[in-house]
Amino acid sequence: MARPRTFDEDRLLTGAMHVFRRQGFAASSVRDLEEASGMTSGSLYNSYRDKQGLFEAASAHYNRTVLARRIEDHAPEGAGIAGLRRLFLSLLREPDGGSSGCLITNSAVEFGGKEQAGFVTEGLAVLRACFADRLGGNDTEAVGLLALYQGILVLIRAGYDKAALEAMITQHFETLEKRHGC
Amino acid sequence: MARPRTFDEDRLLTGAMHVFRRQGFAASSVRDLEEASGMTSGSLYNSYRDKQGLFEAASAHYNRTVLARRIEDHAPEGAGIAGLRRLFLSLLREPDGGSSGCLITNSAVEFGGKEQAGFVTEGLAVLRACFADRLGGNDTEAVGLLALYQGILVLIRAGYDKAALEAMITQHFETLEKRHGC
DNA sequence: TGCATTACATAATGCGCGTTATGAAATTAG
DNA sequence: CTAATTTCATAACGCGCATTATGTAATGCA
Repeated sequence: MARPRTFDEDRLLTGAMHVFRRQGFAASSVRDLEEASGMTSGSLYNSYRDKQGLFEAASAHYNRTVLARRIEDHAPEGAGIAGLRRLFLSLLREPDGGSSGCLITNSAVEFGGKEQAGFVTEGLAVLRACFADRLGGNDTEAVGLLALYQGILVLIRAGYDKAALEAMITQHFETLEKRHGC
Repeated sequence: MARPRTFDEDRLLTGAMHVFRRQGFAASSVRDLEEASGMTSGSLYNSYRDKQGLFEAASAHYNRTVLARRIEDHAPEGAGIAGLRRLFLSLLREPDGGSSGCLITNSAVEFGGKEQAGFVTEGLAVLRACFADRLGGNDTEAVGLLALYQGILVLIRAGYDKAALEAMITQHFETLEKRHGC
């Protein structure tokens, strides 16, 4: 019917996602997004209506790829508490030192107070469900792990001492496994 | 010597602090700060050099008043683990529902990746030291509480279910006290 | 081969931002 | 009373922002 698209949407969304993770929504200019996505602003607006629309697409992309993949890689179904420990420790081993943080955490804070974007509540629900399942169904404990997870991401983004965090995670899961052992 | 100041610096800093807490640094315009502080931009720039300078003053004010007062009110020296529980539960009882969040947490996320502002690392250190002391010196456990604390603030700001958080906190400190009991 | 339609690039627009310049008001020192 | 100095209000400035308008390239359909 018409001219076909030539750009790689996956690359585009991945680039935009990185910008939003690093800088947040408000501090990311459309120029930044042009450079990171390799696309001109006209096309961005043609495809995603506006900056907000691009953000929504990029954040859905985050949930689909980064979040889901991290769970699948470290704590898939049946991995139990050992999987959760791997998941938590993996946060310390991010390529850039984890300074980009988690788009869910970052957005929860940036848009806090307002009605939250869907992908935030959705991502939090996915994590909570994962934790509850791997813990054997203890939902209250899952909420505790969810909070701990978010807090670790905050501290990592703040440049907090990684060794201290690693020791804390290790000890936390040790006592967690001990408690679930008896 | 010259014309004396007529404005109440405490009110000014408190107003600016609220704006920064609610909206973050980037999303807070100088106009917002004028309205909240009851001061015109000319005076703001005269007294605090620029927006960044006002932010630094407001965040120092936060550490001095909000943070220090919260610790003193709920978990002063000698209050032990029971005091820490009160401190954590107090986060759920903030006037505005806690949607403004904590300026330390919010700034750690917003400026993540860059060198952190002094008041962030300082505030985190104050909390960690408080936790370690009230726990009886267990530093690794203090880091765990620090992360939990930050994560709770993230979830509150995200509008997370308060009942679930309260149940989680209660249970968490129950097992914590039990462990420190034997 | 046009015609309609969509993709994409370039350029322009208007607005709100942080910041600065200017001037008046208020105070003290001499 | 005057000069010096600092406070504070008003107004203006320039810049970068998100967004829109315009034009051109590429495809399928008639």
